[in-house]
Amino acid sequence: MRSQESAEMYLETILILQQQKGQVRAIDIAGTLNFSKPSVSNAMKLLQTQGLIIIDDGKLISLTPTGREIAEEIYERHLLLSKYLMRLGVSEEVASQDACRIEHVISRESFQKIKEHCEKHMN
Amino acid sequence: MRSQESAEMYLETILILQQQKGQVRAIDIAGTLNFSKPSVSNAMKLLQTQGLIIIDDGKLISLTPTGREIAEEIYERHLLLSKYLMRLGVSEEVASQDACRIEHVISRESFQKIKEHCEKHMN
DNA sequence: AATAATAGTTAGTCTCCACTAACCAATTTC
DNA sequence: GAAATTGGTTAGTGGAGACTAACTATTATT
Repeated sequence: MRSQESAEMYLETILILQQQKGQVRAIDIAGTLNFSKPSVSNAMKLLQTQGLIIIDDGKLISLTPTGREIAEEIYERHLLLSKYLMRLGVSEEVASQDACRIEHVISRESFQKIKEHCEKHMN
Repeated sequence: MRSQESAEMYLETILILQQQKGQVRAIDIAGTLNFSKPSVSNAMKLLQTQGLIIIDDGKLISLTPTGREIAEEIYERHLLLSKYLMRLGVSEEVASQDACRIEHVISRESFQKIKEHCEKHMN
């Protein structure tokens, strides 16, 4: 039951917004990702039925434990990958962009090895 | 006119098959990528109209200069990324798999920096 | 209270890119 | 030379995942 790339992106965005603003609604996600309201609305419906988020009566969105787990894994990848690229001399903007794409497709094994490499050589 | 990920994969596969067997036909591509014949047939039609491949009378497929350029860029990424991951301790299979995915989404800038890093530290 | 603005949903569309079923054409094989 | 195999194409389908247009519901403004 591997979660899709787009689901991962939504979950990660929810996590970041939650940290930044305390609460999250669909419109914030749309703004952040530059998606239309209906796109987000549909995605949220799906994530809810998958048990990855909860939408309360006031339409505030929060992560379930499972959803949070996925979001945090992806976010950790994002942070480490972009930091790694930046240390190689990649500009912040491009590093972040690339991290955004790579974080969804890299295997656990490869990420783990890159992480270990960073811990050994980049502190 | 950025070429799609799937186009890149086809072009790369054609390049590899060309090197391995000298000639390439649609059925070989289908076998390599585990796609159905019609999928490949459609893709080839498209690549041809985009001027990236040529299909001769005997249905042999070859890359145009533009197509070859793209194929080689992607293949270079594949080789370097998988080599890099393997040197970090990732298994050959996973490294190749991950390279396959990352090669299509990484920016030129980031790839260049990784390449420089490898040249400096991994020989 | 009437109106405007904000947030969300519904319904329908579009593109990408794979698929199956069925057919065609050219070789091989018996 | 009939039949089978091999390779390719045509036509139609399906899922992901974005979009617009138009609607609803709630809150703020005057």
